Amino acid sequence: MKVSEQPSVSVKAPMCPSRGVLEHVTSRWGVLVLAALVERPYRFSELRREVGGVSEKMLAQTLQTLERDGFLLRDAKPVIPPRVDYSLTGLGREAAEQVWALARWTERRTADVQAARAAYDEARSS
Amino acid sequence: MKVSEQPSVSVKAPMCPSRGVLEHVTSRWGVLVLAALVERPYRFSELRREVGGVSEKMLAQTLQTLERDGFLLRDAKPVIPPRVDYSLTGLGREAAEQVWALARWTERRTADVQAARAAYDEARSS
DNA sequence: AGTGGGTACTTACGAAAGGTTAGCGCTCTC
DNA sequence: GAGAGCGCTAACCTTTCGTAAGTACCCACT
Repeated sequence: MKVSEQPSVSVKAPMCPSRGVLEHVTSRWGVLVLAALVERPYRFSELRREVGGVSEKMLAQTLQTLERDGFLLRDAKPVIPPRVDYSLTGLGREAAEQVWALARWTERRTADVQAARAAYDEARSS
Repeated sequence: MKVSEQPSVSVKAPMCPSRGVLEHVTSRWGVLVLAALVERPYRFSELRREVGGVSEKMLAQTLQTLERDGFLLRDAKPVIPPRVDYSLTGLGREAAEQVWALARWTERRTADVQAARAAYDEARSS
């Protein structure tokens, strides 16, 4: 069999580095941070207000992970009070636009999912 | 302000049900299960072999969640040995194709991410 | 002068999620 | 008749996550 048929990097393999990358992109807060930054750059506290429910700890952790992976740029300005801007890189924008589309799809289809859940639960209780 | 401008269902709101739906779709194993089922229906054990590294417990849990959300159909045939087929619904296919695209994108870009990590780590150590 | 608020984080601890191992009832193969 | 395969389920333990507080600095208000 040809090697070119199967990609050497596959998300299906447990030890493949692509698995970890996908987990960062699809992480609980990673998705929402990326989706928010599609619109425009944000400051730390702005982002915290925009992404409802995220703690400062988890936001900082998520931003560090995504920055390290090359998805976003951190621009810390040496002013008082501190000001740090976060924006997408080219790589980050490619990922962000996909998760943003997924988030929008989810919003549109949430009612259908809720109906499916109600049907599922009723079929079990009766 | 008009209600129609902002969707009543937004992933940005902490208590919105769409948040939960998105978390199911983007969950660690949910992504991989959906991506696998894009190709064709799978049996339980087939899926377990296809999605490398998933435990039986987590696979069963993930499948139940996705079934309840209306993303996939569970077809348990009353034969010995037990045979259970899982396939995508229409709703599930819409979601699955998006996460599949994201998974493929990740595989293609993993090398870039690894390069970014190396650059990030070096900038810190030196 | 002192109090409260805003900035971007970090640290410590309890709670929740996730993972590992084992078992179950049944059948077909060796 | 011993072992493997099937699709789960229950107990247990570890890793992750969220919550609350602390840090250091400055401005506005009282």
